[in-house]
Amino acid sequence: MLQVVAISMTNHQIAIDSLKETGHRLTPQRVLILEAIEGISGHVTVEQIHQWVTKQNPTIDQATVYRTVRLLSGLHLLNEVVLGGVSHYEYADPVSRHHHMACEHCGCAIHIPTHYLDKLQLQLKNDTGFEPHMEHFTISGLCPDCQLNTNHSHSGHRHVHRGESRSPSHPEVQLP
Amino acid sequence: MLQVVAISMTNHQIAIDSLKETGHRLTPQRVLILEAIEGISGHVTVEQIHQWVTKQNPTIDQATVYRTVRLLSGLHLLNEVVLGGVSHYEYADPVSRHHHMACEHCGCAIHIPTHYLDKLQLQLKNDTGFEPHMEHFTISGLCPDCQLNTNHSHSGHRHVHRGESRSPSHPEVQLP
DNA sequence: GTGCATGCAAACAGTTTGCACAAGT
DNA sequence: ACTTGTGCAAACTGTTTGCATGCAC
Repeated sequence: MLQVVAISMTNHQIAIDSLKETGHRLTPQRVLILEAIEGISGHVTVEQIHQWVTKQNPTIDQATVYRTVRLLSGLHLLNEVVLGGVSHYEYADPVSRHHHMACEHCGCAIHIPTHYLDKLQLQLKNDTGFEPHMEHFTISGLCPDCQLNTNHSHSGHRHVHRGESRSPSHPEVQLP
Repeated sequence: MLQVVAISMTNHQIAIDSLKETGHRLTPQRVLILEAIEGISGHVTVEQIHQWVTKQNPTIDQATVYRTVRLLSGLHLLNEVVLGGVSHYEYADPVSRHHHMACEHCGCAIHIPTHYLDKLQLQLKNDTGFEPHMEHFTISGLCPDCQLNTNHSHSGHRHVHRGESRSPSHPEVQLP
């Protein structure tokens, strides 16, 4: 009788298998990029990935990273989350699905459990016929800290501008 | 006794008043831009606004449009809605508040009444302390038409690429 | 060996900005 | 007059692409 063993595989190992299964080539660049996305916690930008992989192999080009994350998103191995105009990527691990709420001011983001949006998703689908893709879904707002710091000087809504790319003060908080 | 008369003002008239009240100058360019945003229905891009105003005054620069929509957003006279990576603007008329759901494939967008998100907004605020800004809020997905046309060739999620800027087949549908 | 993947550089779109001049108050 | 707003052009960021070479299969 066959024994099914639950082996805990890392996300990048799963992704490597998927790549091969779908007939794509397993290059050292791709492996490094996959490891980078796992190594850096949270949702990462192409630039962050590039900096990480560059430490291992300084010749890897940013274009390769762009092409790779695009490929991986297409294979549903990564989710793309756009925060403040820049694409961020994270493993599309189905067991840890969540949504995002990002602070417009400091750029920090928290995870929101899927159940918060389940009814909404169903409602929208029923009422509109639209098929909402909640994976690519981010609510913007102000985090508690920034609410205090910006209540007065509130001149305009688009706080996270191009290139500001601020490092969040409390990057990843988990909800109950 | 004073009589309060409800005069129906157009959005751009209101905006003109707000500009003066906040000490900004009323230039012909700004007036034209305000009229354009009202003249073109739905959420409009800077390029659309520029094309419109150019017909009245061919010397108006795109930079002026950018500066103006930024100013107006800052004064909460416009809402900024980012669809497929490009900023769209619409009057922040409080009586017609709504949210958006945009099709990733064809770029069309429908309006979603605010009540769909009221409970979610409250819930999130209570549970996380985040102050969600639902005005800047768009759910992406697939419209009914594109669900039929893309069920098979579903290779990747980011369908609306830079520069594609497709014209929606059914741009603005109103929900019950 | 064949064809996909990479590195490099150049292009691209959307957006922002520095500066001299124009124009609203 | 004083200052803000404009037009123009140039810069900038994130991203895509064409092409010759390199490497996984």
